[in-house]
Amino acid sequence: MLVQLARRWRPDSPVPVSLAEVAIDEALPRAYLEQLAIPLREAGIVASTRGARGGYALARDPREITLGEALRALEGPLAPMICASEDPNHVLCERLGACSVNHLWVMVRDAISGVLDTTTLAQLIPVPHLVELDLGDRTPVSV
Amino acid sequence: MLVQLARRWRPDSPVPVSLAEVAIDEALPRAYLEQLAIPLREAGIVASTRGARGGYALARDPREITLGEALRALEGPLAPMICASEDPNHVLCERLGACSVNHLWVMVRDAISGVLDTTTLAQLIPVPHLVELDLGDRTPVSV
DNA sequence: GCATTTCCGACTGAAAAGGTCGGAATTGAG
DNA sequence: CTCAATTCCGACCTTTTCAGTCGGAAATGC
Repeated sequence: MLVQLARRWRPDSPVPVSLAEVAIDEALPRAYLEQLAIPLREAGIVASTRGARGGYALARDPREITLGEALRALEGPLAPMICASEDPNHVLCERLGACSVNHLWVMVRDAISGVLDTTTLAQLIPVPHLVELDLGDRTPVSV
Repeated sequence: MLVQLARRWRPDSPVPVSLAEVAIDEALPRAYLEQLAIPLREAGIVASTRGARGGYALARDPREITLGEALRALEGPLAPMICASEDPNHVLCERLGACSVNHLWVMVRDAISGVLDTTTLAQLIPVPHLVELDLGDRTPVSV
């Protein structure tokens, strides 16, 4: 869904896209997308316009939205194991002192967030080999 | 459990440790450890001795057992998402052609296995500040 | 022979992931 | 003003996964 929005993103006019549309493009149930959209809006990743002709659009340039940010909005703090959550308040494992494995999970977690926090939405939008921009009757331009 | 076995590991005489013992040390149910032990044995990570006074011991030097290996034995091929499994036969997502997110998961997966495959069991066993080897009445040796 | 221990398959219970439903509130267009 | 499109929201449901249990058979040292 974010990929869809990113693809349709334009720096100037933020035309909202309805979830009904995205649902068709992505072959996913609309009701499900709704559920995802809400935390994304709360996190300031997408902006919503209510009512007829409304919908969602990215709130910012896709080059400034990392996938780590999006995932955290959708699924909470990254944590490969409960005992290695990013959330500093959530240290639930009472074994911690004796547990020598925790350190490993922290390293795994950091490896994951390393990738996620350096990849932006923009990097995910597929670049066509031959760009045929919808700009009238010009001939296709190879890029 | 592997940490326990690694800690007790000796290069020469592989004294087996019963799961009952490990269960106590680790405050985990014995029946559960049994379930873990079997795939570890099949993967050649631990060796078992049946019967009275039997038990498990590491099959190899803990410096040669990576955690990636152990985890794969326990949980199957690493895969942060179904569509990014290490198992080349398991490409289940029919969207793949259209899916630009798969590539991301592959990167995440590789980041994870990077950590896991370069960390060995030996690196997890806690090193006491002051080593008091059980070698009779010598004085403690600082290391 | 007996206590100890691995071996193994089937089973269970709780939690999470993924998805559904129904309806209220908002708003552009005719 | 009304209507259709759309977000918003909370409660619900279903399937799978995870973590652990159980009961008993087969080895093996003492």
